[in-house]
Amino acid sequence: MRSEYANNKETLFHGAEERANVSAAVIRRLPRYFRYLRELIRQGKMRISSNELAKMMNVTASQIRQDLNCFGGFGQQGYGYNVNYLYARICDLLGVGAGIHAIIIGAGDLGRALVRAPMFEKRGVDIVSMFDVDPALIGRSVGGVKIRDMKELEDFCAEIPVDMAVLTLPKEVAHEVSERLTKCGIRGLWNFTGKDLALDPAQVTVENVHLGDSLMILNYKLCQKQTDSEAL
Amino acid sequence: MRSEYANNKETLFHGAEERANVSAAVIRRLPRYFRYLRELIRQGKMRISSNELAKMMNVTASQIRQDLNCFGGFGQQGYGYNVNYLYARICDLLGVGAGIHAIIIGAGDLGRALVRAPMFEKRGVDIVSMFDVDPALIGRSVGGVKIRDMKELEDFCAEIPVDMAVLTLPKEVAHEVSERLTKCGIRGLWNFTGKDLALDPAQVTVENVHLGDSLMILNYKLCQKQTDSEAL
DNA sequence: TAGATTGTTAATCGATTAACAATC
DNA sequence: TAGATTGTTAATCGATTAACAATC
Repeated sequence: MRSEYANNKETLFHGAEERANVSAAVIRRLPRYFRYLRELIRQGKMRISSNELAKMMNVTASQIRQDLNCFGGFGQQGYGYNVNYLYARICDLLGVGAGIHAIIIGAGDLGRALVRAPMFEKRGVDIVSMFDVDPALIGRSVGGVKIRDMKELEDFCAEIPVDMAVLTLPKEVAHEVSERLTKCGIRGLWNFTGKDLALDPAQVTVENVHLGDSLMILNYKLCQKQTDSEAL
Repeated sequence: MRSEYANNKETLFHGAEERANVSAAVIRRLPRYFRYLRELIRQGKMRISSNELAKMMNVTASQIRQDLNCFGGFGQQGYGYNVNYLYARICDLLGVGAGIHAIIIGAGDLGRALVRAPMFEKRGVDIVSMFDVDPALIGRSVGGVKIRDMKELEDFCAEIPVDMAVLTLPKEVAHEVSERLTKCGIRGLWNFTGKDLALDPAQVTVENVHLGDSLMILNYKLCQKQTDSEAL
């Protein structure tokens, strides 16, 4: 019974299909594995057990083994995990080296800060252009990336395939622009506008960065602490 | 039995104590309620039921009632929730209007982008200063906030009480600086360095913003989609 | 072989949803 | 009063942890 199922899996679910129903909780943890493995490589460590990694990351060894096993057996019984191999597999999963093309919509403070950050390059994402509507910005270059007129968006995307758009524009125009981007065939939006975008998830994947929400959570905890200590 | 327990709660747990064991999942959702209620107020809506709000926010009415009830009965049976009242209570919880003082450590691209964003003001957080080590930046002002020398940090904090520090500095110095901030009595760190800080949670609350992790999650989903559609 | 450590199943824990009694 | 909708308990669901057999 079990081996039969396993065979089925072998035959029917391969490659990407294998990760069809990985929970969001697991996916959210992958980048953290990526970071810690990168650090282990920097330290020249060749091999690590789930127990050792668990201590470093402050999680349970069980969770690490469960998480990694969603994507196949990356370890070896009695030995542990080969750091380089595991890192390579996680890079594959996260699309590092997939040569993703991104554009930044909005060349304001945040857009300009992002384009100059080493974050994209470190993760194999290539910023191919920025766009804005401000004539004072159009034509300039920031961090080696040219700022183009929003009017040129459609033409640009027709020439160079763009996988992802980073939205750093006023929330008032966020929805309108994101529909335009979807029409250009862009399938991923990294949304800094603070507005929840209502788009068809089959057409486009949205990753929201709610900086304001994050700030408020810290606020909450601070106030909480304060009133707690006052009560003592 | 039940009323006895309720009475106990009335007497023993009051104010902040009442929220002692609210789960992280609930707390993370509070800022979203804040945003949607603000929007309802803007629209002039006076009253809302959990059902109506649930549809707007794309969650279950059950979850909304459970969440809000962690902090006390904000609604009225047969009526629903008074929008203004509920908004005011959530503002209280999130410390909007608590007059929190923040400083930004690092006046680089991101620090300067953040200080100019309306985000802090909208949430009642007051940026009282920025700090940097770069002589080219020290003494300048950005968004009406003065950039001071990091050497002045201790003196400054002794004069003006600072609740929160925003960390936009190189990860290499993140730990060292955060210990220095803790010694200055700062109890909240909003950490943009991408490094997990190992600090005593009893002394200081850390809210991490891992922008790189967020980018990778989007990457993952994009690659996933691509391989999925190729497989069809 | 013996020891170590994974892969995987089973048990536990917590969070979400459903149901309904309380009550406005 | 009848209708509506909360507050709250019970049921369900999913995620985490523990345990252990498989196996290197």
